Amino acid sequence: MRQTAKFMRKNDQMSKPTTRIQKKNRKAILSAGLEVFSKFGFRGATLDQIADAAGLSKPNLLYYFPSKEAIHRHLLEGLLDTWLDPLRELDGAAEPIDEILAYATRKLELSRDFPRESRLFANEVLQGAPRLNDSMPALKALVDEKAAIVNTWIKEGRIAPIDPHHLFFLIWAQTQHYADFDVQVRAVLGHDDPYADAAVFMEHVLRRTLAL
Amino acid sequence: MRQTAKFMRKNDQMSKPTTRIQKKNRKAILSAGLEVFSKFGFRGATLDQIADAAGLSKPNLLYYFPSKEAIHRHLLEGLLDTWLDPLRELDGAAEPIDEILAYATRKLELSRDFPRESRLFANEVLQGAPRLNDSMPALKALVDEKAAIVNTWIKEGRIAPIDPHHLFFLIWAQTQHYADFDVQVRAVLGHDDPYADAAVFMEHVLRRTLAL
DNA sequence: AATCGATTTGACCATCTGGTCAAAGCAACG
DNA sequence: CGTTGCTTTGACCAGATGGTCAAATCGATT
Repeated sequence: MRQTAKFMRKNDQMSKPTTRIQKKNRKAILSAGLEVFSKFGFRGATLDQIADAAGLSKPNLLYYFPSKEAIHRHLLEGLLDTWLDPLRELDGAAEPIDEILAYATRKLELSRDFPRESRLFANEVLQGAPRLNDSMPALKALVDEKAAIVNTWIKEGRIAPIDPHHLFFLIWAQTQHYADFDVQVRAVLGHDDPYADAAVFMEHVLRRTLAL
Repeated sequence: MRQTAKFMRKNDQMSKPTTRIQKKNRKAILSAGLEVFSKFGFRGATLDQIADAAGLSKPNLLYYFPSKEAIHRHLLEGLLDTWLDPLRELDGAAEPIDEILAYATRKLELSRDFPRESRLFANEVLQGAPRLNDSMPALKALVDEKAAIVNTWIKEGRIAPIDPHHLFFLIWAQTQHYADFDVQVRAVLGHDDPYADAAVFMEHVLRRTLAL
C-alpha cells in the first residue's frame, strides 16, 4: 500500500516529500513563510498572507503543513545551524587573524545573501527566542569551544588580549546589522549595496582590534 | 466651560493631560504599551495585553488613546529623538577620539537603561520601518552632518581614514546588540550584566579602529 | 448633599484568524 | 478508460481582536 500524505503527516513526522508536486509546493510554502515571517514576526504573520505568497489556498497550505507553527518551526530548525556553520569552521590550527577575518567575511556574506533568514532569526531573538530556547545550550557550547581557541591564541601572544565572547558579539552585531536594519542603512547611505564598503570597514576594525 | 477629555481627543490633538488621574493613567498605558509592543511588535501586541499590563479595562484604555496605533505612534514619536540625542552632542571642536568614545558610551548606556525602547525601535526597523519613514530624511541629515565632522578630523590627520557612516553603523550595531539580542547574549555568557565588559571591549575596538 | 463633568465598565459588534471538512478535481497506472 | 489515491477548494467554525456605546460610578466644586 502506498503512503498517503495524510498518513505521512500523522505517523511519519513529516518525512521528506515524495512526489514532484509535494516537493514544489512545500518549497513554495517555506519560501513564502520565510518572506512573511521575517517581515512580520510569528504573531504578525497570517496564514492567508503566506498562502497568497505561495500561490496556494489556505486549506491547501494546511494540507502540506499541519499548522502555522509547523511552518515556522520548520524554518527555524535549519536556520541556527546554517547561521553557526561559519563559526564551526573556525580552525585553531590556522593563522588567527586570517581565521577570524574569514569567519567575519562568511558571516557578512550570509547577511548579504540571506537577509530574510537573518531577519527571521532577529525577530525570534528580539521576542525572547521562545522557539529557540532548546538550542541555546548548544549555541553556548559551540561559542565557548571557539572562545577557548581564541584564548589559546591570546596566550600564545598571537593576537591582542580581548574578551573572545565580546569579539563574537562584535562580529555578529556588525554583520547582522546590515541585514536586520537594512532599511535604516539604505536610508542613511542614500544608495544601494552597502556590502562592499562594509567588508572593507569590517576588515579594518577587526585587524586593528586583534593586532598586538 | 471646562474641556472634557472627549473634547480634547477630538479637537486638541492630544494636548498634555490636565488632571492628575489623566497623567497617571496615560503614563501607565504608555509604559504598558512599551512593554508589550517591544516584546511582540505592533501586530503581535493586543489591546487586552496592554490594558492588563496597565491595570485598566480595555474600554478605559481607549478612553485615553483613540486606538492601538495611537499608543504605538505616541511611543515612537519621542523615541527616535531620544535615540539620536547622543549623536547630536557630538562636538566637532573637541578631541576626536574622546568625542567618539563618549558618544559610544552614552549609546551603550541607553541600551543598558532602556532596553525596551531599543527593542521597540528594532522591531520597527526590522519590519521595514513603516511608521518611521517620515523621520528617515531627518536621520540621514543628522548622520551626514556628523559624518562631515568625522571627515574633517580625518583630513586633519587626527584619526585613521575610515568611512564615517560605517563607523556609526559599528557603534549602533555593537551597542544595540546588547539590548536587542539580550536573550542570546545572556545565554552565551551564562551570566548577567554584560555591560561592564561590553564597555571595556567597545573602547578597545574604537580606540584601535580610530588610531592613526 | 446636590450637581456636573470626568472616569470606568459590561455588553456588544464586525472583522480577522487559525483551523476543519466533505466534496470535487486531477494524475497515474493497470 | 476506469479505478485509486493524491491534491485542491468552497463553505464553514470557534475564538480572538480592535473598537463602540450607553449606562454606571466617581470626585470636585458649590
